[in-house]
Amino acid sequence: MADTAGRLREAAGTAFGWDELRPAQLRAMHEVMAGRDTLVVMPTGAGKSAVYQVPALLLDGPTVVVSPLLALQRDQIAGLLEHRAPQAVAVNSAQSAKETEEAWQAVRAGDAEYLFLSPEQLAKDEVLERLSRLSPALFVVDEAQCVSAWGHDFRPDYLRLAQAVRRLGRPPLLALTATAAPAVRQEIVDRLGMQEPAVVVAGFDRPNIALHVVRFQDDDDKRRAVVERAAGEPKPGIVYAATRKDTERYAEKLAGLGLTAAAYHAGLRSGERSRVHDAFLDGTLDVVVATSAFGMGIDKEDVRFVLHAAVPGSLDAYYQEIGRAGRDGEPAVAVLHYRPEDTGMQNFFAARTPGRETLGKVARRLDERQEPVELDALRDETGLSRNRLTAAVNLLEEAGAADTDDPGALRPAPGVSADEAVARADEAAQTHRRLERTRVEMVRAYAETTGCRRRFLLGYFGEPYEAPCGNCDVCEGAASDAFDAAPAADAPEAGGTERGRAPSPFPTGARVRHPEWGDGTVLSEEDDRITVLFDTMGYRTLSLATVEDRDLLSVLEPPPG
DNA sequence: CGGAAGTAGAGTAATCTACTTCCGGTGCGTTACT
Repeated sequence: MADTAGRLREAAGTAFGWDELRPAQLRAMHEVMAGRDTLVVMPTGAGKSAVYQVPALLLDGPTVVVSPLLALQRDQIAGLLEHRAPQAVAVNSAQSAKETEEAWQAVRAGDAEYLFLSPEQLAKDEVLERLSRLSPALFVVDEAQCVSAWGHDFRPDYLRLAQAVRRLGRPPLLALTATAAPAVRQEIVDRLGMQEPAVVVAGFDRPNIALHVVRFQDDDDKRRAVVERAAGEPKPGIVYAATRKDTERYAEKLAGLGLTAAAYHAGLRSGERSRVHDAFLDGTLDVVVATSAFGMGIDKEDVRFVLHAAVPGSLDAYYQEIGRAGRDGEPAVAVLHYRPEDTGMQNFFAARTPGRETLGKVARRLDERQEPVELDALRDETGLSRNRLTAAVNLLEEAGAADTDDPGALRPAPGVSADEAVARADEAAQTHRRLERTRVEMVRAYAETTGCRRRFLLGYFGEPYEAPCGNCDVCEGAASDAFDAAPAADAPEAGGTERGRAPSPFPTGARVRHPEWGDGTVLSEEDDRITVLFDTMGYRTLSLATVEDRDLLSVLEPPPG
């Protein structure tokens, strides 16, 4: 053990020039060195990448790194190049066939230690075959929240990584993410097929980010407030809007006020995107107004505000986005401009899973064929797009109506008719949609909470927090109310009731059972209610009075630790 | 689900209203064409 620590420290020093490794980094590296599957949840800037970069030097065989964006892969490779670390290469569609061959050759010869790939690459037989011959020593999934956020519809190959890993001879897995609530962590573990993983979670709280929510009835009022706020706050900052059109409208408005502002979204030409990206990083832009396309890989220290002109689709996305503020530790502010109607669009997005018709096409075709089918062939035969087909196949597999054999061909589950397969897969799709909707409801609950916002957010991420934080609009309001009311000698000080409370019968993190909704995990406790994530029903907020009256919840397990 | 844009009807002037339709976010890879 001590020997491993010594070797890790030495490798970190010689190859990267890092004199010290933080305890959480070291803990995670130990698990990786021991060959254990490991999930690391660590804020950006805490040295997450080091957790694979250093052990890779000591392990016998190349390290495969799955990364969602080609731009991120380039950044990572460039970063490694700056050190005296071994070579890093990538295989993807943005490079020439010659470059790709050279990359494979470098890994084969042992010159390159790190190989970066998108999940889509790992869906290709040829890539898997070449890779398995190289016997990778470690399989890393960077930005692992993508498994949960994108795997169900947008980039369904994320849900097929477990099969890729199996076909590579099941090297140890390491999943890295900055933001993941307990439910998302569990989903990452399940979907990647991690076995008895070690979980290393660093603290979530970012006390220097002030948390504010401003509520609006009228859309025009809200728009005006967003512009005024962006104009008034210290720069630089980011404004997140829900649509591409809105990013351009806001950017134009801000430019009209004399600010240097630019819109950023996926509809821009790539040249324009990188221009905005670079200008923001080198400080020549005051404000970027963006859709959710902006941010992954942005590591800028001095972002002073992150405003949301509309609600995001989940608190996971929200926390990730506001986490781009105040990385230097100086005061920063996150303001959610909340209109209940704005959740409509997020609910619309949440409903995008394959329907019965698509599932039926795939299930019937599968049923007609008597032998295992490759996905490529199935795509030609059903006429479905690659993504839709893959998403449908994922659902059929999840529902136990089909499975993939080791050469990578799909076959129907024995004894399951096509109709039965569709019914089961559709059920799985509905469960997923329900869960996505409850995620949107959690954003609503955050916006409407009457308690400390930080406590609510951290509770959602499974981190108990003693309110009040003193740095959110609710806590500040409570403090000024107490002041306004000219406290009498016997008045409790602000927050006094919180601290003096009796311990809840349903503490955060406890496993509970509800007669109708089944088993779940307590996510947060407020004064008079608790929020529970039920395994199949999603998030629910329950009044403590009702729960106690009707004896609705029983505790199955106390919180861990 | 909500908002924007488009259409039809009313009814006689160029607009108003009521209704319908369509759109909305994330990126990889492949391919056809300069």
